[in-house]
Amino acid sequence: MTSGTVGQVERSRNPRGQGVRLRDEILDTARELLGEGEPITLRSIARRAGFAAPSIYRHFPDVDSIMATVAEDAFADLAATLRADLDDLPAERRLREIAARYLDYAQQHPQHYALMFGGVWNAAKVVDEHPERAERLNQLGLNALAVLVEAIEACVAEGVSASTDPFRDATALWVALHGFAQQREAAPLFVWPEGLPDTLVTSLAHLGR
Amino acid sequence: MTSGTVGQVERSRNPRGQGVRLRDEILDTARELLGEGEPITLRSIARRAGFAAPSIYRHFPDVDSIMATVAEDAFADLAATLRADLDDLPAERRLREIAARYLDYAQQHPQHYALMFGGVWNAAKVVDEHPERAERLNQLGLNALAVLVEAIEACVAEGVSASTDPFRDATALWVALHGFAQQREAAPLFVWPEGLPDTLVTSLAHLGR
DNA sequence: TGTACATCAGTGAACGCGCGTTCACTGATGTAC
DNA sequence: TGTACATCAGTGAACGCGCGTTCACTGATGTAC
Repeated sequence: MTSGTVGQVERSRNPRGQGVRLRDEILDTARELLGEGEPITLRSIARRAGFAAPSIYRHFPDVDSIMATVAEDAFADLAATLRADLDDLPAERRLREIAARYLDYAQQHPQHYALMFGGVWNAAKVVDEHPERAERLNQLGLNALAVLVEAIEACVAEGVSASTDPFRDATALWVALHGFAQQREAAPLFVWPEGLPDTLVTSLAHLGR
Repeated sequence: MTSGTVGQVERSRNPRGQGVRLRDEILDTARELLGEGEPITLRSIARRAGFAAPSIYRHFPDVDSIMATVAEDAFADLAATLRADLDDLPAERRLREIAARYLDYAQQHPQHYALMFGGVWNAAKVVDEHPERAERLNQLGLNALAVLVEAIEACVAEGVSASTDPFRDATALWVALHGFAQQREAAPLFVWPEGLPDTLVTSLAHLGR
């Protein structure tokens, strides 16, 4: 320790050809600050990671493009979490497990969740200013939604769901789960009826009584 | 016009005893900026309304307390909109009308909607730092939710709903409507299945097929 | 093998900006005598 | 009725802060000859 500065880190320059390392460090630091609920600015990232603020420009044009990358990675994370180790379960349990994991993810990583699902940017502005970025995020969202669609299809195939339109029902279930996740965070004083998520799954995926 | 400054307004001082007028002007201006999606700061409010920034301190301790007041008024607005002129309708149509109005409100006033439903503040921080404010907002939310509860109860009374727990079902319907409203705004590229809101109402309020 | 040079990764100082906040103040208007 | 005074509503200048952004730079390391 050569200084008492808090939250600052000693670094040495990356060797030649390894300049991309700083890029990863920037992303990791952004994720870290996001997870702590700290403000994410060009300077706060540089401060936390222990390099000079202008260095960021070698790798990203602005903070939003850093956050977009973090959001894209988070979508991949979420989709992987939802898909992992489900193959052995019967369709209905699989669907309920996916819903539970979705809500868990939102609860465990509220800031990442908010970043993915619109609690951070003005979506219309992203569509205007970075259409390819907006399209990529939309695709990633669809990819996560597909997990629900497949699970409902499997329920239909196993005869436990009366769904006639799995995409529509998956969408309905998704907005409902999202609404619950978001309001559980935003309305902490509200007393939730027990088992609400299961009610949502049962009703919206048309599972038998 | 004595100056070419844009967005600035000529004012004369309020007469004695009418100091509260500035309070209303502050709130109106905050609502106006919010509706335009403009940043709301102490200075932006003062600039738009044409008075000196420090004048705000006579009426509000900080910007958050202004926004809290705006949010409380918006809740009252929303509840009134949901309740207006419903008495003649049969219960099921009334419920669907309420859902439609809720979604309309969210679409017409996205920033006000976001302010009410957690897209602006850190809720946990409000609970910590202004518990009475958090409690008031929670009550206002419950008051709006009550409209849905009553509508579902009426459906049960008229025999068109199989709900056995109107509060739980109203809550489920509310989170679903909220999720849809929020994602319609946040995911503008997503192509929504037609008639999704009606699906949500039918399934979650247990209306007959 | 030695040396000049190019490249690469990152720095440090400086800038202007809008912000919240403080302070002593101004000047119109109502009130007491 | 006239005048001194208190009060009230609001101001103007100034402050420090963190921010994004620019600029010319440094100094280690690989490469050509």
